Amino acid sequence: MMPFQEMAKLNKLIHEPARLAIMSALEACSMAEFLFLQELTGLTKGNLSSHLSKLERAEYLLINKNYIRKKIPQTTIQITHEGEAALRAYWKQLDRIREVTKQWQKTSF
Amino acid sequence: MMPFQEMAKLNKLIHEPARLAIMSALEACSMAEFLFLQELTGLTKGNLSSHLSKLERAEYLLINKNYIRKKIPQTTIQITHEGEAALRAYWKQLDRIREVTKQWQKTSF
DNA sequence: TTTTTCGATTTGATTTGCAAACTAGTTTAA
DNA sequence: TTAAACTAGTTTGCAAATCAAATCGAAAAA
Repeated sequence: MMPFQEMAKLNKLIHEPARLAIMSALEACSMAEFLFLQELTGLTKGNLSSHLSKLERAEYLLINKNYIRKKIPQTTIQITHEGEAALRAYWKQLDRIREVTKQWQKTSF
Repeated sequence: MMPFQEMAKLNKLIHEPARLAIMSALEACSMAEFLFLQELTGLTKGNLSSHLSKLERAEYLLINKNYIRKKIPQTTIQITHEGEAALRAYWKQLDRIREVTKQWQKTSF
């Protein structure tokens, strides 16, 4: 397939900037609390919450709601193996597309 | 700024997959006809048309409507210097963020 | 003449992404 | 003790974005 066609069809669940940031942060941390993740990404709580839900639905993340002294909620988030694999695959695909694009430029005219 | 915060704030005009494909194709071609660009990117005419309009509004592209024998429309599209600069800046920023993210992983825990 | 094709643009439905409003509980202050 | 303010997150409402289908104006074919 033409590299530009592949580019136009990138995995949007991961490609979206806020979610790419979340996934990258979680890959580095392997586990993080909600508020820490908010600090890392600079997202509002609302947006962080809804992006996390989407990633959870895709089984890229595992979200765990704990309560400190049974009272204060504390949510911890982990990236799953599937999530890590998807992130790696995303970068790999992007790199490959860029490489092919360069080649294409030289050989096709 | 934290790399993840930068990631969450990438230039969305260029970041969108369809437009990234268009911009990349045009950087390789420097000039292309509408239908050729459609073939390269695999987009429908409708989507190609509307994405081109957005990129034109941002002055990343120059769109020229010619008529063959005064009748058949033939639209040619060129990337502007501003567009090329924006695309280069986009990749550069993305590469930098990825690099910093790797560093961050090693040094912050 | 009508019908189909060609090169696009516009329209309309759906989906997103964001911020503001809200929830459920806790701590502080009066 | 009761109200105000804070904490940790979720839900809601809506503008903007995306995508495919419908449309457009002209030309060629039947």
